[in-house]
Amino acid sequence: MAVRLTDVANEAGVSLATASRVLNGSARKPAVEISDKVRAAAEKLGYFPNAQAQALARSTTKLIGLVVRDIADPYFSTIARGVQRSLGDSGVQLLLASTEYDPEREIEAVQAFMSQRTDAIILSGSRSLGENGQLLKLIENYQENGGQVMIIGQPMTDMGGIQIDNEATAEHLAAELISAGHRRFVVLAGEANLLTSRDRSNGFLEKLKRSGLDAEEVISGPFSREGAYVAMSDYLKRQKSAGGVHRVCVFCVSDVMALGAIRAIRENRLRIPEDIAVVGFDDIPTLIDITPTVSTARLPLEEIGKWAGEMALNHGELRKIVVSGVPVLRESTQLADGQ
Amino acid sequence: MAVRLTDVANEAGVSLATASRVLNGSARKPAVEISDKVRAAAEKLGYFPNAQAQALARSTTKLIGLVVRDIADPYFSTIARGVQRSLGDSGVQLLLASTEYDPEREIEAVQAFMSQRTDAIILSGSRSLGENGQLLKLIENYQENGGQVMIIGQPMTDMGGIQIDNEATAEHLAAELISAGHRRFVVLAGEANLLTSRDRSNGFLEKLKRSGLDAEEVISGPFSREGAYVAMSDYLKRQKSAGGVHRVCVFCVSDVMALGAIRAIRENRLRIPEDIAVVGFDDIPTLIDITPTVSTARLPLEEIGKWAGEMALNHGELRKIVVSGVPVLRESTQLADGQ
DNA sequence: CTGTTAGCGCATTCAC
DNA sequence: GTGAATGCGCTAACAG
Repeated sequence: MAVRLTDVANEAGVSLATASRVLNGSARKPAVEISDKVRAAAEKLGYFPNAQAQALARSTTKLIGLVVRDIADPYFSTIARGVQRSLGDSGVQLLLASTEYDPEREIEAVQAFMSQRTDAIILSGSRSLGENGQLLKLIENYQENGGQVMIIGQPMTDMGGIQIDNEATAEHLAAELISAGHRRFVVLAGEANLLTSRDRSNGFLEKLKRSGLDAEEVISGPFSREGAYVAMSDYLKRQKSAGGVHRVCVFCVSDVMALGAIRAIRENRLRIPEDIAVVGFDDIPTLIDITPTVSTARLPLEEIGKWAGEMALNHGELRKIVVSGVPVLRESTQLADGQ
Repeated sequence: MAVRLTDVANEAGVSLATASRVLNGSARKPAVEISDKVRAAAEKLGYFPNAQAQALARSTTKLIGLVVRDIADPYFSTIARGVQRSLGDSGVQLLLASTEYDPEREIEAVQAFMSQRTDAIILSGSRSLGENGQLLKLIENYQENGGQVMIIGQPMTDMGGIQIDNEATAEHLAAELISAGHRRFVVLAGEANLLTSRDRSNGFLEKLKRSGLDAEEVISGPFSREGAYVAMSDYLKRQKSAGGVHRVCVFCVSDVMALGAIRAIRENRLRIPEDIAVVGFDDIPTLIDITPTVSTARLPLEEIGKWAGEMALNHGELRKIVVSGVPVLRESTQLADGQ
């Protein structure tokens, strides 16, 4: 249907091989005169190389796959932007898959990318890695066939990627809060079987313990805005019926959860930080518009995406980058008497 | 390198064709016994069909392309989520391109998708359509070769898509504000050469005029958070040096711009809505966490993405859907004396 | 129902 | 420097 290279070659009165060399680069350089003729023909006919045919012939697709949990979540969309930007004009195209928090779909996404013969797969926010042997086996298969895998967030031996030191960062965050004067903490810990979730709450709790403190409560629940909203609402209700809410600092293992918690707090007509302090984790761009400004641990999300993308491009050196977050205390954890 | 269908066929002791029929569906159904053997072989060898080879042989790629301006912008990421969801388990994969607000890159994106022989291209937030003949020519070429194009936002004859009735929606929004008691308006109009931008401000102004009102000021600038921030800051500075800020309602042609404006207002230590009222447009999900809650015109963004995706899947009937936004007045435009 | 064969569009050896 | 031929992995006629 579409214009083929053959058509261009005919139009220009040269061979297929020559046309190929002119249009799609090669070591051998055809004469300028011929090159011009070919290019003119391509232009005239409206030729666009068939990427699938090229991929088949070259056995490399210039395709990379990114799997996220939810592209509308600022955490993932910021990473996605970073990946996009890293691609620049490398000519590499990005295939996007959303798992919608479903391990099943995560596997399907990887399978689809394998079928597409993507040169690399960037896995962010994996849910099943580590628990699910199936995904791991899939990935091994992929790697054996020359595919590169970059994991964002999870520390995995044997693969490159951006490892986020959630535990140390959470500890650091706890330390800052303590030295800012906070003593009573509640932790919205997310899901215990999610590594990210677990590392963050563990790191935080660990630091508390080593400082002679103890969380008043550690509440598990879905690793989502809604989950945090429910958990927080529930917590407040319990507090109220137990005599009243006392001042605590609520650590949420993600900013998105912090937003859910904040909403619950607001609906209970409590003030932040006067009645309850809130801290998140990630520093998603969205925070910039929240009042009061929200304390968090800043992760260079866009950079992380960019690094992952660069690693995907550099078909060679698999590196492993370890990123630590930086505590950023803002209004949401400001103590009344503090400056 | 990877396992080929031939390998599977050999392993199972059947012909290539049979293996193909078993693994990748066909009208002809091989015997159950043979099917099982083939599937077992595929499983054992870790076979994944080569999508490029399939595409070449079938001359259909099961690929669709989505081009956005910035995937980290909630407007686009919400649409992207809708598109993703519409794909479900159709087996269609999504190729994503970000133009970064650059018409040049928009063209490159479409060209890349054409090379990938995507079955459809969804164009959202196009910048150059209508001004730039080059993109239009490209698209015609694509359509002639059987490609489907869905435009989101821009009203284009000859293509399917989701048309957003920006003008009527803006009029409606203005009407609501007027009947809520607002009389003095300032418009942050974005860029005059961006259709979306222009339609929204025109519709709004039109309604004011027909109500015997007139905007105090119409300020142009980049169609972005930053642009609105600068525009608003500048406006406030001028007001202050002219004797003081008087109460107005600021209409921003997008929520993202409204957020920028709000920031500028806050930095000037003015209160919303007491000193200045603010309205946006789109109802991006982000608004849910903003205080005060922000008035806007609600567009079903995720639905829009979903519809576009569905149209891309239904390789047949090109429809054109017209969507109108619904004014939603919230705290940011509440008048002191109002209820 | 199963196997053989001929392309799909292009890159790339290999001859010239 | 240029052209002819082979194969990338798979599907879809066509035979059997």
